[in-house]
Amino acid sequence: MTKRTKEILNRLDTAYGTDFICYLNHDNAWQLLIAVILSAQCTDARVNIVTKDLFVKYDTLQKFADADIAELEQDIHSTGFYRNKARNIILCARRLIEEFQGEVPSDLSDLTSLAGVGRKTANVIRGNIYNDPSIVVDTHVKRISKRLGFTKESDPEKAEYDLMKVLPKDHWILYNMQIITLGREICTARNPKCGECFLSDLCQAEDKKC
DNA sequence: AACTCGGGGCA
DNA sequence: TGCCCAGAGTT
Repeated sequence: MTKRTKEILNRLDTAYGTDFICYLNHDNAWQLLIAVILSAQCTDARVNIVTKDLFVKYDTLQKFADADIAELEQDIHSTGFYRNKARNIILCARRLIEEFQGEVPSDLSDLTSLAGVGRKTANVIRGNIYNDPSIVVDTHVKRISKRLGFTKESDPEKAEYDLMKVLPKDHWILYNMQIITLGREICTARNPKCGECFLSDLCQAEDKKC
């Protein structure tokens, strides 16, 4: 690890601490799974608004499996792509019950075989529920790993593997969450708050507006 | 690689 | 009112 990388990681720790942060509200694994499915192309803040009521109305996995699709579509409407998501959530709930004894699987290929669960969603589940070292590559991570020069590629898989090389393995998930926090709060896609950024002197972004 | 699947927030 | 934001699946 280069001295610069070490400095970046130290500052992330200083700024955000070593407490694990999950931005999606949930009480258990299946709730997190549904919350992450809803979070596709949608902000975590909005997902939390929707799931607050959703998990009261549908308080068991079975209720999602038995849900009326038109009604569920309305319940999750504001998260966008609601027809796909409602169908996927119902299919997911049924498969969890029928094939996984009502549990959320930990295996990556099992997870990505579920409707509406892609690589990002699967890695969120693995990191949050099973503490499996895997890098969540969402658009925050893609953007920041590029701005920090951890990857020059726009390919998400490339970003994931580049970050895996850069970040210490025993802190993958923690640094991953810290980077996502930086992306949400400071290093935003548009109009990043470079004046407030504790990494601005180490930033390699061509589009930075410091 | 390119397309489709919607809605919320903001200027 | 038009632009930007946020993943998964299919062809």
